[in-house]
Amino acid sequence: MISQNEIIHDDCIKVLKTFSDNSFDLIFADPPYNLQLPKNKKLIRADGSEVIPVSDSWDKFESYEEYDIFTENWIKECQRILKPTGTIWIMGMYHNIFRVGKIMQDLGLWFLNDVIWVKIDAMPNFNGRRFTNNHETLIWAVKNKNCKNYTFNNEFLKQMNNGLQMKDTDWIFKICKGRERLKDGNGIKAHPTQKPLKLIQQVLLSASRKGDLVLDPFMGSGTTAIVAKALGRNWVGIEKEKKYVDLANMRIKKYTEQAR
Amino acid sequence: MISQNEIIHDDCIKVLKTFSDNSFDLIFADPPYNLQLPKNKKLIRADGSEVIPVSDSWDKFESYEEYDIFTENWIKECQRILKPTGTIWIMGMYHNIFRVGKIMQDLGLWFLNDVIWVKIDAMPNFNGRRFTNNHETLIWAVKNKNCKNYTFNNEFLKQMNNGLQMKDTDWIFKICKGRERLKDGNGIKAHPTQKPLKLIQQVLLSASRKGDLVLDPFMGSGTTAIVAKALGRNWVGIEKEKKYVDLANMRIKKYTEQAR
DNA sequence: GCAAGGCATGAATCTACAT
DNA sequence: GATGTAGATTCATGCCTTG
Repeated sequence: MISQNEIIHDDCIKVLKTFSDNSFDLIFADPPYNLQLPKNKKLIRADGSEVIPVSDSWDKFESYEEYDIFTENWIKECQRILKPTGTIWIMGMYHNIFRVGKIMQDLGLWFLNDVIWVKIDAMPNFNGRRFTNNHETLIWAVKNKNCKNYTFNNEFLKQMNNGLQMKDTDWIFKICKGRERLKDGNGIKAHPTQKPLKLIQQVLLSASRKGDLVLDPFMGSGTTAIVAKALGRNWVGIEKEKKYVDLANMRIKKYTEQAR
Repeated sequence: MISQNEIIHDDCIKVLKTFSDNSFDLIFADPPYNLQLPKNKKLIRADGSEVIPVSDSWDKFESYEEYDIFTENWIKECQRILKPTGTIWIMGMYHNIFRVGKIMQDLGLWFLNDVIWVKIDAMPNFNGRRFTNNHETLIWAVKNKNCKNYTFNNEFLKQMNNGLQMKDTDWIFKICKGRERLKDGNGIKAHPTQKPLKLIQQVLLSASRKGDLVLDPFMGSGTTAIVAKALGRNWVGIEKEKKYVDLANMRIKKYTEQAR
């Protein structure tokens, strides 16, 4: 029996392995994506010469291979513990989402959509050498190709969208700023990638029901827990870093007191 | 010497191998998406009419592996023949773009943006079991991590965008329908996936200059050639299917006559 | 000639259930 | 699993016909 509505403070993959097959109705994951160039790949100049990295910090960076192994391991476990009627959502940006998506497909997860979170208030690109990064991608998938009767609250979504079917590009939300953004004692953001409540809310409203069990393997600041609680879903969170476990627990406690 | 402003009728990879290193200023590619349509299932509209799917043989692959091998081979050649100051654009949807993206990264191509073409007029999801597919993704990349002085017409783009820096989500264009869409003798679409002129125009205006040499390895209906010609870029197209070579040549000829 | 309304159509991994 | 069948489901646009 999985103990619900708690954050488990431990390594993600280790914890996932303890859960039974087909246990969760919805999995929402916002995995890390601190990627750099792979160590083992050579960088070749136009004239054919090899680029030798100058910095010693080179080796400190993760390689693509390491990232892929980590990614495959945690997603494989998520696939195993996802109910056939459940769905999994995985978020990312261009640094990592393509690797994540291919690994998902290779594991047999079956894509329903790739949803674009269009950000409001995103930071501009200062040096004017690229387009402003103004979105993140959410891949929405079922356990395998044959899973058909997954939860999708079409009627509800239509009502929320002036009677029209919602599109994969209709996800327009502000980034998490201002009062919603958690700060530490010095007024600095307490978590680097805190997600807006409305984004997670849209996920749970789209693809879960009251009483469903929701898993977030990378709990971070606890946004998924807050939203799940508010919407009457049960939840389980996993978080490796003690300081974020504490942060999220504080936040959940505060929310619970306010909600009384 | 590459013979310019012509379509080469042959296998893509075979032709790419004949080009010299560092030859092209911009490569735009709209490769097969490997759509996996349900077997023997028809998609019927409420009025009884049938949706004509993309069922051409060029989009059929035996497996993900086969698709990956094909993909790696043509992208590897494109990387080789791309100038260090050039950029490559590759389009796709959720069926294929994640595989394409991972393969690009593994080859050492360095991402600048993933741009979202938000479609106007896309087909709804008939069964109400998913979100409407309303976008395609364009990955924009340089030859490798060290390529810095690639062409990006930031000032021009800002002028086109009311003085604001253009975002990766500002690409909102109609799909290719109506008069722009090429038809065969029976009034049926002549190419299953003809792209809108304005989309390709945006690509060339963003990342190329007059006189640049542009390559499209999957020429199809010839949209890239038309736009390149209109904008004063030189171009090379590759197309495997004779009927599309003829279609595109007809279109280019007609355009040239009109432009006189 | 003009306005109103009908009709065609778009890269689609578009269902649920019984046998 | 694979196959067959009943049944539920969808939106904007542009072109063309009709009045």
